[in-house]
Amino acid sequence: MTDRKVRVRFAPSPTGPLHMGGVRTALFNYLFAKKHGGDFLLRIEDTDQNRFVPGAEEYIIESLNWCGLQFNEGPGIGGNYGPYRQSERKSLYKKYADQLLESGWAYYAFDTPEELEAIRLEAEKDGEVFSYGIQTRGKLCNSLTLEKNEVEKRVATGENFVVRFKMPENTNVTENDIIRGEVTFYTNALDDKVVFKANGMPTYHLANVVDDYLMEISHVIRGEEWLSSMPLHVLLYKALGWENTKPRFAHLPLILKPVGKGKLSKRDGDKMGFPVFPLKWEDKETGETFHGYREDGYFPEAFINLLALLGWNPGTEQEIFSKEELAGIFSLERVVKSGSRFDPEKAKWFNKHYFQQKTDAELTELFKPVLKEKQVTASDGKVLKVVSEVKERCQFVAELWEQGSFFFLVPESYDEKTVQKRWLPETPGQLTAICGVFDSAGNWEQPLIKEAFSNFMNEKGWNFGAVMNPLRLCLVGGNVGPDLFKICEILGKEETVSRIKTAIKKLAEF
RNA sequence: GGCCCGUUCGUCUAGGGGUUAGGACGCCAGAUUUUCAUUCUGGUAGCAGGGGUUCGAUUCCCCUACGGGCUACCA
Repeated sequence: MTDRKVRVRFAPSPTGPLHMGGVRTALFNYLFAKKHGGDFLLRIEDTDQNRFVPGAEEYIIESLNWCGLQFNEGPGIGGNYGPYRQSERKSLYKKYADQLLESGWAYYAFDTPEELEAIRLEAEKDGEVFSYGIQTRGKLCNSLTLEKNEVEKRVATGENFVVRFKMPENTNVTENDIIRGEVTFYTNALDDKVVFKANGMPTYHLANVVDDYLMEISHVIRGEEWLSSMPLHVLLYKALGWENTKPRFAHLPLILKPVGKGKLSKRDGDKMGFPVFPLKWEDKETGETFHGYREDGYFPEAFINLLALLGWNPGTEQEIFSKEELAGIFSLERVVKSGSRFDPEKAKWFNKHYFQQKTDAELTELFKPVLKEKQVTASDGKVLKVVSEVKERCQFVAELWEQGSFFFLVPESYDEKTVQKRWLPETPGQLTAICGVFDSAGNWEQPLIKEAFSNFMNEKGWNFGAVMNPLRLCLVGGNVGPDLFKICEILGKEETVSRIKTAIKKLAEF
């Protein structure tokens, strides 16, 4: 089985937007496939039409594309094992349910959902939990308890029935999970899961096993929430006679909330100010919108990098990886067993790294749309200079504006604290004198401006800090920003002098 | 409740019978920057608890606690 071609699948259900845990599952599948020269497929598990959400499948595909997790087979692109939507494979499953029925691995059950619900409620009253299985199936309405011809009659007359897997008694099911090692389940504690529903659709369990078999999946890499159904799936392979091509299983740890209890959920993001979805998502029913990494300014390479390190590590101290690098060294054996809390701060750090990695020209291109949105017009040359000056203090493209808007906009107000501290009675006079120095300056370049300024200051014997701080205030509106003379240079001589004069005028009114 | 999985700094993690328990994020401090930020340097902080096994357990075993998942004609 080890010499089988590696074929893995990401099999989401289109019940809403894919969240970052799902993206990580897709990523690990993708990396595993790439590492072993295998195939990575996308399969849409839409056996429950009640939970179908329009747009969800498109969202999943767009998310995968944004992350660069290209699949080799799947909806839209096809492949030799299609179709890749379970709803389009509906006709395939019945014969396998029948096969289970014939071989005695499954039975018909006629209990209605209402009847079962009533039994459940009754059990609950006694502080017990009802389970349709070994202990109870003999007392319920199914082909195990009914006369044979009664069963045939019910099936023939089209009475609603369901097919349940007949869990074998007193059996230990042991399976070697790649991440967790040997895991053993005792069948008496398991229930008889429905494998085929009354509406003619298989449940997840049957569809999943049948499709993995038919699509020649070699490794099932999925979230830990599926670990409990591993024995059912293992038994299904056995019952269907597919043990020889049974895939290996790997159950990934879950991603947990940054604080508090439980796994990361839809709403955690907005509460704490970070996205839990790759892309922005609008819930058509409630009108709620959820943030996406893409729209929040994260680079896909950063997103992939942070996801990869959440629950996996290379065993070295390296933390920055490209997708290609990851594909070269990824291994399921190095996936951790415990759930990981997601840390939004570290996510920002990753983005900062990739942000700093970009060239000034690249960032300029990314910044231009922001400028346009702010209705600012400026030459590419100036934008490039601004980017070059402020990039080192940013983590996101949007921050270029926060850090550099004063290059394009005259300050509307002046930071009060700085005014109080730095705007002294002699300040206007000194700054007026500096304007004179600037006016007569020759080449308007940072070193020369600084030189002219310094010479004048020394001549006058003025304190540098006492003049530079108010000067910065005039140009920026506060006490932040890059090198003061670089700001002067980028602003240009006229604009610099003009801003100083404007500030003197405005602050005199105080 | 039952079954299954897990537990190393606040967080992500390395390690694994004898280590000064390593790194990263965060935080704090110093240096540089006549501003702020960056950058650099340094620091803070951890093996859940109890029993074994052993010359020696953070590492192996058991128990407890805690955390997580599953327990639908959902996936």
